[in-house]
Amino acid sequence: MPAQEETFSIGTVERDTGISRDTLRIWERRYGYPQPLRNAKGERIYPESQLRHLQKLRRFLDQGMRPGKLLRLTEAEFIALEEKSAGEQALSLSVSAPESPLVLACLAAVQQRDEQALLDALGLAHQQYGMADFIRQLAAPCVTAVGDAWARGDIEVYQEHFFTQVMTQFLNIEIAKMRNGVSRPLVLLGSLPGELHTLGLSMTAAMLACHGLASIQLGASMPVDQLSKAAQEFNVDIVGVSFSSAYPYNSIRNDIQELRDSVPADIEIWVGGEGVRKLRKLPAGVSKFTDFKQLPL
Amino acid sequence: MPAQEETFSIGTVERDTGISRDTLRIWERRYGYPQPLRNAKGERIYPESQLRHLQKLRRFLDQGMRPGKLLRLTEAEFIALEEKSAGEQALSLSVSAPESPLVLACLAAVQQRDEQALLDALGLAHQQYGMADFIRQLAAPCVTAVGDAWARGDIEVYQEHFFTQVMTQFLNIEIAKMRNGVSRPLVLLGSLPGELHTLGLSMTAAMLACHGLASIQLGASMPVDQLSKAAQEFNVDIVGVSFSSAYPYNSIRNDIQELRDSVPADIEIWVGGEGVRKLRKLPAGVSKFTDFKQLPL
DNA sequence: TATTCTATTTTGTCTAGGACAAAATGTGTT
DNA sequence: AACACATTTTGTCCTAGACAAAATAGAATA
Repeated sequence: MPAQEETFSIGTVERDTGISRDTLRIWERRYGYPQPLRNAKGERIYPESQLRHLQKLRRFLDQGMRPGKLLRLTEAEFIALEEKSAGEQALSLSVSAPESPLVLACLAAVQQRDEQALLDALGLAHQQYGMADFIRQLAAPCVTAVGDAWARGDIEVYQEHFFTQVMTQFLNIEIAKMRNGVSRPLVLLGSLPGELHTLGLSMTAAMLACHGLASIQLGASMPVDQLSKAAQEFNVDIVGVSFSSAYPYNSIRNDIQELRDSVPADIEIWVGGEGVRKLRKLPAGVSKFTDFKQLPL
Repeated sequence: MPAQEETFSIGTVERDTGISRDTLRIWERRYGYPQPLRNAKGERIYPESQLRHLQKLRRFLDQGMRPGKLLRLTEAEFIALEEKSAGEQALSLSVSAPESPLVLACLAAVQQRDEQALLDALGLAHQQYGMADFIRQLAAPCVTAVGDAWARGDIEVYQEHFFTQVMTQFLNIEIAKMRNGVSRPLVLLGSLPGELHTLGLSMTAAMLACHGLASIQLGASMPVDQLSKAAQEFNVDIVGVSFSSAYPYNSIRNDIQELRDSVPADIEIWVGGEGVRKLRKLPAGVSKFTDFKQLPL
């Protein structure tokens, strides 16, 4: 049989790209892209190539680039943009943090899907550096490196998940070993609805734990009102929320404001993660951390 | 100032209930519920009471009840339904599995938000039962008990997250202790996009581990194509996917079929979780497990 | 009585094209 | 360089109609 390219409904594309139906339709109207085929019923059917392209586009959009420009690029221009972006990433990496051999070892283990090698590298680095420097010098750079490798197309989504899973479990085991009695300040960690990345939260928890501070992790996708209730019921001093670069940039400001309004004023709010790096004006009573070196420990 | 009830846009309601905009609008047209207010712009604004009610409705819908009946109930009828359902749950619980003191202890720890008490109970049960029976007699019943308690309104969402987080970490630590070399069959575990619950996967992994079988956890929200690629690259024999009762029942069948079509035929597919309990006809080459006692170990 | 087949109803997802406000950007002034 | 104001861009929301897949009810059969 002929290798027929798979097609997807607008609902599936919405789910797999995180771009809403309405947005997909209006982009088509305004910019002429994406221009899906139609089935017998007149419904849009997106070929896989368009789905993949939309996923790539999203990464640029999440970085703050504007649809009006991005969607009107020719294919050649888009490829040029991709290369330019890859180049800049390589540059910023080599300038700000030359990748240590251990980071490279981890990356290689992920690429080869070798769980044991990855665990060994993590264990070694942890022993060598201690937890604080393990996070600053290995875990955080690794997260960035894996994210970049995915952006470049060097690794697949499932490999990123694999890395995240192994790293999370490693951190949680070490956190468990450090667990002690109640201490102050007490921190509650979670992410808002739609935000699935919690590795940043685990790294924060580990960082806090190695300074003797306890934290409560609630995991991903916590509605604002629940986060607020939990903060009060657990009687915490600080609520920490993380936003990955995949979080819709347009709604971050609102969501943080909503959280600040909902949580009692005497409880601090910390926000962190790639998603808030570019965010300038924060509501009063909200602090931003995009680097583990900034944490006031 | 007057205690003005908070209102929500249709987008927020979609996000917080998992019911799509289109569905909310057409329910309003067909059944006259929910009937939101309108703002100056003519947009639907849902009072909090309606949002909460929709969340309750969803639970019944997920159990297979039909909108046409459910949405036409009067308030009194709905309350009667809730009580009847609570009664049935209590009955099925007391008949099928009288809650052991340890399960009750865990539930109490969750209600009191006492991490240490919960960990102590888990550790004790694990020592006493061994891993296999720990899962069958404590972990699985606890998950059900916590879910039911949430359904009854006895505990909040954040407490359920808290329980999930603690249980997951406990299991992962024990899995790590049992980790050994490569063994066959090798199992890949994950959930499909939109499915955020992974506790079932961790319990499965633990169950496998205590029988000497290795598994690779990829975590939540893995697109079908990625799951398929991962299965081939990791060279696994079985792919295990879990569906919670929160997974949209209408799309489960399709999604499983899609997965089966995508994964090579010589790799088995296991599906599990509350979401597939009622599912009858499965595609060829797909096995269903809704009980840890069924696992062929 | 239980099972299978067929007709009907129910239900969710999709369509088009218009409207509007919040955010981002550009421009001029201090 | 910092601020205020005008313009453009952008995503979300609206109505009302269409259709197929799934679920149910009814009839016919074993």
